[in-house]
Amino acid sequence: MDMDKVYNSKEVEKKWNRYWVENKTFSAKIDKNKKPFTIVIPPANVTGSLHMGHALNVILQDIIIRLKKMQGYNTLWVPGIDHGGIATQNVVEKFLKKEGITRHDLGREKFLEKMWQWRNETGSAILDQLKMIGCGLDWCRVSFTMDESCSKSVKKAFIQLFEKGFIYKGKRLVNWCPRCLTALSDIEVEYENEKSNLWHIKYPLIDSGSYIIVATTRPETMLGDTAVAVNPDDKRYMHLVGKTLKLPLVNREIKIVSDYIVDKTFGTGVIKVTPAHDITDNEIAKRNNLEIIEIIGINGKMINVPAKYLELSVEEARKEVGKDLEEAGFLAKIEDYVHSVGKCYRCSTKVEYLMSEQWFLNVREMSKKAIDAANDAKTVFYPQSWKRPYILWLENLRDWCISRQIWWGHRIPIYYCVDDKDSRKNCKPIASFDKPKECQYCKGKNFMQDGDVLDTWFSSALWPIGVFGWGENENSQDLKYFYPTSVLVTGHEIIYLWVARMVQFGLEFMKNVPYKDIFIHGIVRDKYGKKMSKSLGNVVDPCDIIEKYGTDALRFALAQSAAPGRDMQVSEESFLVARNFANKIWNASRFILMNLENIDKVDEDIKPAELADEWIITEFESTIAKVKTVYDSYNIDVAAREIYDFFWTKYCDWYIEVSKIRIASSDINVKRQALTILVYVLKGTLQLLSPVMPFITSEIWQILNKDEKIIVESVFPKTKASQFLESLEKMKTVQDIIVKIRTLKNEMNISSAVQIGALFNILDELDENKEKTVKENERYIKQLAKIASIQFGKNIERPKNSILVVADGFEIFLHLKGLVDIEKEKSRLLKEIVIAEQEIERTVVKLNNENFVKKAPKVEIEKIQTRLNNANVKIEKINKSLKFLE
RNA sequence: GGGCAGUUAGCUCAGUUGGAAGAGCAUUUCCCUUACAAGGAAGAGGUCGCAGGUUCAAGUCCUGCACUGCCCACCA
Repeated sequence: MDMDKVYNSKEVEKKWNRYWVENKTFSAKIDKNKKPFTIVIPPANVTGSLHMGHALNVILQDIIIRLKKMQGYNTLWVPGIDHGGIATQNVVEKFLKKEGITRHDLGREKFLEKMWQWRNETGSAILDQLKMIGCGLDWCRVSFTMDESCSKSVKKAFIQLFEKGFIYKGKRLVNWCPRCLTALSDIEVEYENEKSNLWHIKYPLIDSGSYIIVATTRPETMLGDTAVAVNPDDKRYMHLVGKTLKLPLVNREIKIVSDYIVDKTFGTGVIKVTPAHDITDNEIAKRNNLEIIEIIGINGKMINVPAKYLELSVEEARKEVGKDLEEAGFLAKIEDYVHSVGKCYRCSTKVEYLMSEQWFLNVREMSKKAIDAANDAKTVFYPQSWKRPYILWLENLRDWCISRQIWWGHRIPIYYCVDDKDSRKNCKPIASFDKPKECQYCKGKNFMQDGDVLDTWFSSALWPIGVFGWGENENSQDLKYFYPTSVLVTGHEIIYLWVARMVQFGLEFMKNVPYKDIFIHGIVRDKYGKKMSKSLGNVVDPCDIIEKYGTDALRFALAQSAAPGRDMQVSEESFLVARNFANKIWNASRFILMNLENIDKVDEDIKPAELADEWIITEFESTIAKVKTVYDSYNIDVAAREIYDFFWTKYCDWYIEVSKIRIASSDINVKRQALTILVYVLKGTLQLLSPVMPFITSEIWQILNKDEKIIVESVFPKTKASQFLESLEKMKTVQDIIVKIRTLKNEMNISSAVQIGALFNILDELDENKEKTVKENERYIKQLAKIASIQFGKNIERPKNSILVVADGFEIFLHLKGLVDIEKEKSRLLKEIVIAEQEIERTVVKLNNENFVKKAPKVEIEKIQTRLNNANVKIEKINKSLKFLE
């Protein structure tokens, strides 16, 4: 078998991607004998193409799915895409704009045709990218939030909520995007700090020469003021409550009212009340029965205002009003001021509050249940620090504005009877799957469907039940078997927008949470810690990384830094490191496979023949245990690092190196025994790593096993207690000697390849076990420290032309061919003495501390005592050597 | 204003129940040794954000503060 010297990711990835899809490796069928493990993918927006955030998100899910599959679960990972409401409509509208047409030119029907056409042409690009990453999704179950099944779920949910009285229509103050021309829910508004001004405006009192000053960031809204409010406890203004003001520029007479919401300490302690365009003001208006005058229209232009301001944009009106106030002498002063401004999360246009008739969902009861679910640990956040923000948000939730004045989306399943022309019969709107046959009030036969569509998040909230066909059959087998799902993997930016709502709907419609665990991962940032964004130009395209370093490298790099809940900084370097790791695995495997060629078969049984065998088995077992634990708690980053460390620094650096002699042995039995363990640990490591790096591990696994099962269907290594715990300590002793000799050779500029003889003087305090260990394993020392011959003895004088290494229990003299550079050796030894003296100082301080000796555990004291003794012995030996040199 | 994270080597980050500060990258020296130079061996580099406290012992536990980032809020 030929393996390239460098791992070629491209061919391997192509091969396995095709294999998994063609063989339906990840397609799941109901199997009552197996426990299900289900994940429903956060559906990517149809407009989206794969970015690093997606890559991280799906890689983590894939790792979990592959792991659980190996652990024997019947795994299902459902793929899908989201129609993406406003965002998607915006994209298509932009294309139309290039052709010089608006959606209104086309009309609803034609426009929707365009939308669907667009969706069908571009909508599955992202799914292909998921395949490229190796995602073990069940490709037979691709869902779309606007397909038949999901649409039925949406209608069903709406009707149920409507009939329960949770959904109602009303004219209320809503967030309005003047560009998208639609209402938005509270969380679809993003706040940003912006430099602005605070205008102090004089409002003159009627029948008096004096005035009252209000401070505002939005002078143009004064045109819609219907009162001025002060705090009822504010001594400065108490006496003015009830008095009348003349509103400048408009000359409307407005009252001064009092309301506890007014903060005495802010600005002048007086606020102008514009009930039609501000939440606080609206509340004040309700409490004080104030008139509501709408002055901003749906396109963000002024209405119901004096002619000179009519049809001005808000910004223009602000300028004009400011200028006019100043000219008329109503402006007291303008201060610089920073405040946060709400913007549309889809187009960043400044959002206005305005009065509008919309559909709302009363969420009080549902959010209460969602809170209980978190408190009762029916859903658990990883990391749990997100539990509190989740609960707080739900506790303070206002009714959800669910209607949108766009066309792309689920049209609200409400029908109005149009036969009751003079409204005498008082026909009420009817919620229905299809157009009703007859009006239950007037027996009319003609209906008109509500023109609005639902917030895209309404259908998203139904995703975990919609994909299993809840809308068609709420008792479907799939739903029974796969719901509730096992874990939701997502970023924290949509905890409120999506996660909390899925929990609410899951509890409402299924009487059960949609998932047990919620795994929140961080955001991928650039190497300076900045968020990746197109405008900053710091976006790293995962496809480029795959092209350059391979998918496994991309996966490992992201997994390795994906600590739950924490943002991560990635740079080229992280992918390079991961790529190098892949190459290391490739070459270690290549080495073993090369040597396997002359062997018919490795043994069935794992029989350790020497110390290193016991040691690597023990280290491997503890790695399995640790990796399993951290995988299960979603600490995938720790698992990745743990495997990396084990494989590279233990398996490759020590075990393969130490095994080379046996591998090269002419005795076929010796060779087979060593390779048996090498293969056993290699295979196990590949399994541990397989969820993270599925391509390279699959490829090597297949070459190793020929006709056995593919690695994703193999059984994840089980944890077991080690029988060779003492091998750890023994190996440490040998390693310590090897490293010390290597260091010395390096310091003395002796090429590491030069073989030299060594004389081990066994010191009196060395215990027998240790002596035995070193003697039994002198081969390791010879081999790895490049020592030609070792002699052991006691009370040996330092030979001429040698240099000294003091290890625990040994004085090691290395024979030099030439003369020892006495000065160099001396200064080296003196340095070592200084280090040993510092050690003595540290330990003596501790041992002289009465409280330490009295209170610290025995083991600890013994440890310190040993350190002290070792340092003393070391100094003694070095001093003797120094004398000898003279 | 409230809340949540974070602060450890030049950079990115680990650090278990408190018991001699760790890795990768970068850097220095040596090595193309028949798995791997995308590699190997070794070195240098740290007042663990600051100030107190608990303890025989604190990067680790407690309190306060500073800085950074994020989330929430009725910032007129």
